[in-house]
Amino acid sequence: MKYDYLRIEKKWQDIWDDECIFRAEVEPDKPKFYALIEFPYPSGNGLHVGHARPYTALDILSRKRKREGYNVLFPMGWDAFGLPTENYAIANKVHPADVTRENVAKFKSQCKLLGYSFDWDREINTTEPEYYKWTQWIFLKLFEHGLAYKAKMPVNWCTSCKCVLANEEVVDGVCERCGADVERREKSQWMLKITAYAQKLLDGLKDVDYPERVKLQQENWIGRSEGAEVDFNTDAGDVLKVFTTRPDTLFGATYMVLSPEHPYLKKWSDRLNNYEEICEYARQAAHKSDFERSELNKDKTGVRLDGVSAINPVNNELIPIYVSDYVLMTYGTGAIMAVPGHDTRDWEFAKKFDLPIVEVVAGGDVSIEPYLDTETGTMVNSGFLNGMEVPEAKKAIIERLSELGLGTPMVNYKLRDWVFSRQRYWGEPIPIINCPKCGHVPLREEDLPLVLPDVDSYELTDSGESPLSQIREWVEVECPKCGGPAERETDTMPQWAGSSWYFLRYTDPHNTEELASQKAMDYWMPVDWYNGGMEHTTLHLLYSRFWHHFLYDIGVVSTKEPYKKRTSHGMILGDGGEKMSKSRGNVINPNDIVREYGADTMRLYIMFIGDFEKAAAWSSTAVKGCKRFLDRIWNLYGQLENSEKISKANETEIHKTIKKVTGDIEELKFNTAIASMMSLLNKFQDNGATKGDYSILLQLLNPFAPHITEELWQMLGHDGLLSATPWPAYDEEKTKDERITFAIQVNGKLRSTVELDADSTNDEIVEAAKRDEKVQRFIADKSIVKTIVVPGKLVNLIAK
RNA sequence: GCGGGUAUGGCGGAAUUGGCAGACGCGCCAGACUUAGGAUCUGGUGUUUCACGACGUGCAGGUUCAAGUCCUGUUACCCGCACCA
Repeated sequence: MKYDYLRIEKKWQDIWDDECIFRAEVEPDKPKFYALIEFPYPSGNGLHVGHARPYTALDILSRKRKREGYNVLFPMGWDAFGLPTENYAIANKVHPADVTRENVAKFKSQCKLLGYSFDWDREINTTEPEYYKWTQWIFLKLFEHGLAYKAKMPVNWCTSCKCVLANEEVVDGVCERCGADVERREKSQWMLKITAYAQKLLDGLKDVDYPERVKLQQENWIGRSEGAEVDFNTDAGDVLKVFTTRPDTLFGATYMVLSPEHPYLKKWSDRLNNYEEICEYARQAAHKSDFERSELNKDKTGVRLDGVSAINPVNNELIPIYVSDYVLMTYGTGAIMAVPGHDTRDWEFAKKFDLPIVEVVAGGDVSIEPYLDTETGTMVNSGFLNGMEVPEAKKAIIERLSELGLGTPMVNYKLRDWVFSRQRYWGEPIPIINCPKCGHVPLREEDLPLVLPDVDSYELTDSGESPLSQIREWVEVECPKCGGPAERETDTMPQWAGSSWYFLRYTDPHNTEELASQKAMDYWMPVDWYNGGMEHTTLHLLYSRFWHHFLYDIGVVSTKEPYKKRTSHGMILGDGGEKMSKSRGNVINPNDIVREYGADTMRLYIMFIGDFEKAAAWSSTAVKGCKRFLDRIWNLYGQLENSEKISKANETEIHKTIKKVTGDIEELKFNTAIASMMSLLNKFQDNGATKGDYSILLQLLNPFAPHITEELWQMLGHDGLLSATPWPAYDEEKTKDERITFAIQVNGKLRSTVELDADSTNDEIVEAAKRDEKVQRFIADKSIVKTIVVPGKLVNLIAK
């Protein structure tokens, strides 16, 4: 009989569906396993092989865990709000909801084609009101707790599209879509105060099992720095605060710099003799995009404030103040004390403006270049700090500043608040009413969901407002508080919103009363294993952790961290090792592979392609190797010995393979797991195999290639589904060979091998080694001064 | 500039963490079956040498009986962040 993969795969997919074998229910006395993949954005291109890699990996893990007796939750859904759908809708004059429906259907059928064991009863979609009701509810909670606020923010403004862009949409300083210049504009935006959770998000990393590189990337993104806030009095009679990580270098602070957006510039306008010049500089700085401001950093620019100076608190020296765009308003206090002797940027600036450069940590020659190796070192030119080591000086100066009331220890973070507004249609409406009298008034909970209204045109408005602002009958409402005329917020939420809590909804997706029941969340949460792409490490992963910490703080969820373990897969590249893209024409569609080789081959190859965590290039020829493997499995069926027993000849290899596959799946080493099953098949072909031998191989291969193995399992005459049989166990004793081939080295070089009983004594091994013909040639005229025996491995004879 | 990572045959990649480098697969070579083969099966395949052997994990040193693995230095490439005080 021929291996008719298309017939077989359809047959078993229908059976799994009919028998609902992957449906998950709360079973309190069974250990649970919640496996999560990042739900996809259902784009018009359909599922591509890049999706198949992580989905197949966790499908394998889930199927295995299920057979090990775990109660497995492996759900799937759609992160369906977002720009591409909206743009497609604009271009083709269709409703984004219709586009979404079509794309979801396509994605779903593709997932089914690949035989994934998703529990489809728990399918969710972020664009459905039943779902986004709860996204809005969480927003209201954040608002209620002061973590959502509206603020004027500089935003990225595309001069051609006339709309606000997210940071991610600005690539190399230009608009990702149209290539036009992007400039900064002040705009009122909804913000989420993720900075309030900076320390918690940092601390939480200690309790989770994430790859080190993911933790490091999150730590760097949060960017905690310890230092001090120092007050500089000015001759204008007020106090200029700065943040510094190096208060010990205060004696070297020979000038100060304000960011062009610093409020003191305006405050001091009367005293500044060159206020016009300063304003002009600030205007130019504002016109520069972030990109320009950082790219064109070779040349430091700035203007001295003529009319105000600061007083260095440790030596009471009068020092000049400058404005320069190398100081950012968004970090620290927007003002710095400049220590040109020990900071590259300050040094460059001081050189250009001919400012004094003072060495305060001994070591370099600050007239030639800044001396930066100052984590340790001795203080000089620093008054009472002279002679102290750096760490000691840090303590001493903070103490002194505290006594003077001019400074306190301070921690700063690079993390900034989350810009939560989008002036777009296809997103969750923000459930706020703007009342001229009462300000921002939240919708009442019972008025949720605030349903996205239909609109005639999704085109953006000239003013950069959301298309929602065009629907006056939707916008104009009564204020829930005072009953007066008010307007709805017309901004929508970013795509990150729906994905920040979706894993909670999976635990109880049809609940109409709560985002999920306490019982369901208590049982299923936290997610045991979350796999996703490295590109989501700093945004999605951080955002969702933030929401979860918040939900924990208000008592909605019972764990601080949402994900116990996180792993990341590498990208799938095109045949030549380049990124797959339509323009290169190297995109592989999984449907084509399924049609030509079958889903089992597709699954097997995508796992065999290489190290799961690293990028891998697709190879059209290598796919065939996996098909060949399945063909050979299929063909072996006709040559089996009719015995249910495990054959003696294969027993050791079988136990070794069970051990290898069992362990490798848990470590995501799918490529070597498959290699070991290929080896076992080779063994079977050499030695012959019984039905018992063969059954074990089918059981191991089942999570990887679930369809063909079910079919062969049935052909063998077994009752019931293979997918429901227990995972095979191995006997450690039986993984050990009775005979072992020992390597024999002379002076560390391999000269021969000898096969001996595994329980041979060291003496016996050494004797056998010395007797070996080839070895004799190398030791004949020498005496052996030392022998080293590595049990079960090798002998090394040291001869002189 | 800062942070992280990678480097092994013609190719994708293995190597129980210091113990036979190149598992497994692709490709290639030879043979078998065949009217035919881009199907299948069998054998071979790191380089070099007629052979014994010698050499071989980006490069240069070192530690060790023994190094792809540990240490020091160095180069190239990839990813993330980037004037963060």
